[in-house]
Amino acid sequence: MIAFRKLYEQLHNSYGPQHWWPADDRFEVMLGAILVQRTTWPNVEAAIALLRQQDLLVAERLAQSSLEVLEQCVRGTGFYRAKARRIQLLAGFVAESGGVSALAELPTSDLREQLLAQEGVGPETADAILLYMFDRPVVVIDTYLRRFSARLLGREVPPSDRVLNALVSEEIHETADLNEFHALVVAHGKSTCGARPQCGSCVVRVACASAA
DNA sequence: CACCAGGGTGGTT
DNA sequence: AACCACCATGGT
Repeated sequence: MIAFRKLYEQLHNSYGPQHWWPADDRFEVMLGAILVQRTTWPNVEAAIALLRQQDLLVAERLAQSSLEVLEQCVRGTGFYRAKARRIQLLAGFVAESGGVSALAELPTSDLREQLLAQEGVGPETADAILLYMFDRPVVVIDTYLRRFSARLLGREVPPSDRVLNALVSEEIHETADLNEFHALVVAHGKSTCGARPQCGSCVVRVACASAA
C-alpha cells in the first residue's frame, strides 16, 4: 500500500543523505546526465574535468568547439562519438533557447517535451534533468528501481514504467524527497545487495515486509 | 576472460 | 508494443 514510502525510509536509514546531483552548476548537471549513460560516475567526473580544463563547461563555447576535442574529453565514458555529438547538440539547444535561466521559466510538461526532442535524451535522462537540474517534482525510473519493484509490490510481473511512475508519485511528492529517493535507489543498486535479484536480508526485502 | 555500468536509437517481428 | 543489435571505454 505504501511500499515506496517504506522503501524510501529504509533506504534513507541504511545509506543516509546522498547529496545529489554532484555538479558545480546546472548546465553541468545536463552534461553529466548524458555522459553517465551506461557507465560509472568516476568516468563522468574525469570527462567533466577534461572539459573544464578546455574551458568548455559553458553552453556557448561547447556548442562551437571542435568535435574532435570533445571526443577526446569524453572518450573514457564509452560511446564517446555519440556522446560528444549529443552534448554539443544539447549545448546548442540551451544557447538558442536563451540559456538555462530561460528554460527554467517553462512549465514542466513543455520542458520535458523539449528535452525528449533532443538526440540522446530519453525518458530517464529527461526526468533526471527535470529533477536535478530544474528542481521539478518528477519520478526518475531507472533499471535498479525496475529490478526490484515487482517483488516490492508483491507481484509476479514487474509493473510498466507508466504504472510505476503513478505508484511512486502517489507516495512521494516533494522535490527534495524525489531527489533523495532516486539517489538512494541508485546507491542501493550499486551495492552488492542490490545487484542480486534475490537477496535475503537487504533493505528492499525489509521494506517489502514493512509495507505488507 | 567474461561481465557489467545511474540509456538511447534505429530496425525488425 | 515487444524485441533486438548496436554504440565503446573502464573497472572487477
